[in-house]
Amino acid sequence: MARPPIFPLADARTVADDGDDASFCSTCAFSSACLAEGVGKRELRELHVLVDHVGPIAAGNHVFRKGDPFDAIAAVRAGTVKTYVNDADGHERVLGFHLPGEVIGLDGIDGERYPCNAVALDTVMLCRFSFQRMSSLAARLPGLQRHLFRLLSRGIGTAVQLGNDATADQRMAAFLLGLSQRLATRGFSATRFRLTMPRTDIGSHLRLAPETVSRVLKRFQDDGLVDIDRREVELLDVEALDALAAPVLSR
Amino acid sequence: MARPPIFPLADARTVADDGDDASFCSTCAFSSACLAEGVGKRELRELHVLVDHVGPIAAGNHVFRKGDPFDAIAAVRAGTVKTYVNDADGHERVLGFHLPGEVIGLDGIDGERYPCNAVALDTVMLCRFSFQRMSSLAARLPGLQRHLFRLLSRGIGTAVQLGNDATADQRMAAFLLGLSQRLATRGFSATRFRLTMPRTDIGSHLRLAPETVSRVLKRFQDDGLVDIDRREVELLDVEALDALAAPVLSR
DNA sequence: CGCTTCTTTGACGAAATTCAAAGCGTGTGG
DNA sequence: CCACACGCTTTGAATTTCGTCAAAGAAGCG
Repeated sequence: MARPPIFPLADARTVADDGDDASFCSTCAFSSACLAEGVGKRELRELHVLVDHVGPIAAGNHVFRKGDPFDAIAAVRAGTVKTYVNDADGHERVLGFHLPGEVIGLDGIDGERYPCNAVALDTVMLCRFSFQRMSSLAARLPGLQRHLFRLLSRGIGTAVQLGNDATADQRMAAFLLGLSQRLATRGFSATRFRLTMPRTDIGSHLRLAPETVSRVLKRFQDDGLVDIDRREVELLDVEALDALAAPVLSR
Repeated sequence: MARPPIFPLADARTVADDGDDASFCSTCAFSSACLAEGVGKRELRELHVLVDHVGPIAAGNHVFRKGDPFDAIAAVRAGTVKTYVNDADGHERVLGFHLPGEVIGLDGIDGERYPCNAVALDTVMLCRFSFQRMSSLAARLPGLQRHLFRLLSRGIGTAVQLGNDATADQRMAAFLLGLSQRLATRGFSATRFRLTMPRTDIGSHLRLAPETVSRVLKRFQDDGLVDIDRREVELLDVEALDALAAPVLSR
């Protein structure tokens, strides 16, 4: 499990980009999002030539590790990436689960090193962007610059969300709904999905013991809010979950 | 207490910038930081002409409110700004205390509205930057763009910090040390300083009841870690505090 | 000086962690 | 194909930390 990370491409299996099919990277989230920001299709091609398509990365392999020199950000194309840190006692703290369309590595810009570890939870495909080259391009493409500012700003918002005080039930409800919504945005079912991470990771992410995760999910099940079999989830009563999660979201 | 916010300058007492003294805004954190990023002095002047010097803002007045249209970020020049949100139950949650040299408003870029409230805890002076104009400038000044990316990235990092799991003692130690370090960076004493916020706010920030804040501080005092009189703090045993705070910081 | 706001203190209670142990699935090797 | 081992999950009981409630004390302010 101490294999080297995939970044910085020293040992990566990289799929070269054809560069001539703009829709090829549509799941990168950059293409569509940048179009929405007013980046023209011609300019979009400029962005695509600086993309490395990375993967597949098997579950358990690291994309990057805390302390690695920062040189790129990446959009998840398929699979789930978990970011985490270890505190001084060695306890793992999960910062986030990153689904297709989401971007990882932004927090590494400041310190020029990645401040956390990123590991694949299942088979992962990535689009890797040299940050230096993307910055240069952003200076010429206002839409791209705007998109990057937005992504970073959003990153603050999502990080802030995690700091909330709330009961175990409320945090869990918010977690399930958050997953649901993010999956729905990417075209997956909003009500049936698979938890790609173990209970331990969910707990670490929500500041709960894994036992508590198990108990809360059981109670949700008993109360008819969800149907859970192992890692398969079906949301049965979104209304009730919403009501539970309400205090987590700011007014 | 329902007075209108200072932004967007509708009602603000704004001090016009002379524009001809680059050192005038040295405490904005932008000047020195941007110089470090390779922005030349001539270019720096371009940045200064788009600065509004705002203030003084009296304690209790809002700089902006959640939902206000986002159009500017601001660097604190003097005083302390508290950012906070109210959850669905009306409970206040303090996101941060912003000291001189620190920047507020970055989290508003994404949604085009400020996602939180910002209020002065004491007499506050600000440098206000039109974000639109700063973005345009950033396209021409790579150093400025880099600085903005860094600021945003750092914002993610500090927000992530708050999500930590830790005991009340550990969080409080980390909070005191964090304040100490940030004040020291700005030239203030690292060991003696004033808490500009009530216990309630500290608690809300650290996810603790104000009573717990009081008890923890008392214990720190009894154990000789700090000397606290009302809101005046002296750190007596930084080593011990560091040891306490260790699990909060990622390894 | 009297009000308000903030802070401290104590007693109690609740939510979640910890500890311990038993199920359950999956994959592997005999 | 089955048995076994390993990791993950569930469950129960005891413990602990912190929040809640109540009230008194202190400081600042008009």
